[in-house]
Amino acid sequence: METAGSTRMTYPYDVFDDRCPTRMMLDRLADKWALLVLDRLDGGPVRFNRLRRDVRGISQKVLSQTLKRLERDGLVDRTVHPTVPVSVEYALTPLGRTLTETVAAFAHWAEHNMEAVLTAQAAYDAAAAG
Amino acid sequence: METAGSTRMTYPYDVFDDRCPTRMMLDRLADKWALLVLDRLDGGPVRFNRLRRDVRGISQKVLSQTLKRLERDGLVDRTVHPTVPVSVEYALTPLGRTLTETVAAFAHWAEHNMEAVLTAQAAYDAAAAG
DNA sequence: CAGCATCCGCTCGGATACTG
DNA sequence: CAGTATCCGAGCGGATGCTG
Repeated sequence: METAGSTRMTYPYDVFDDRCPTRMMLDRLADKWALLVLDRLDGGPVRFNRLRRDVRGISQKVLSQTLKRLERDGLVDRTVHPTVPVSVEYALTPLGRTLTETVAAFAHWAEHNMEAVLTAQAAYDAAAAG
Repeated sequence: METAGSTRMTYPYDVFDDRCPTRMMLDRLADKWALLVLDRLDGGPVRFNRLRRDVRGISQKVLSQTLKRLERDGLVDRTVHPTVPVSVEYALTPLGRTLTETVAAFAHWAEHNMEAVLTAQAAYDAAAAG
């Protein structure tokens, strides 16, 4: 409970305020790749190339960037195993684990309501055309 | 019903497959502005300029685009009131309402765990610098 | 009030090549 | 295997001006 350094008092965080740090956080989480990686890590530690293969469509560069950001944010833990060749495991931190339930909820929502969305899109497009 | 790990093969849809429609859906939802708009609409119907003011930092163009996409996806309903001048209300559809709980969970997570994230970032940066 | 049209900078992200 | 480095095209999104 240090008061020195970054003195942010019991200041009410608000995502609707564009100057609030939570807005930046939302920007980070509102990322397709980050969500997929977090969701994939929910099953347990995963190695880099395995992650690359499982999250289909992600490039090596973007996966690397995404993991680095998640690690910096304290959501993901990076462990290097000194084997030959080196293997690196990525896992959720306790903090990251507090988030995956919400992330999974998103993925499940998409999977469960895809039909309804596709139907709505078709209806919208038909109305616009006719 | 596999025993090891969490399996999710109940539905044909799979967000990890880049050719699956849900991937497109995730891409839509994984948008800062869309999430904020949906969260704001959770309180009830809101007019355009009110939305523009409340979701701080959003531009008129982006708000317009976002609302149109959400409407097309069947998540938001657009109602024009023939007053002078015209007023337009945006509200969640029943489908959209099934999503807001998850969206709100995201916002709340950010607001509750911001301190931890900022601390993690500071530690990461300090380690990188030293 | 609630938009659309246009210009354009800037970042995201894909492709490719190389390293420990 | 697990990355880093670089190039570069596409598009997101901000600023501005105009309309019913």
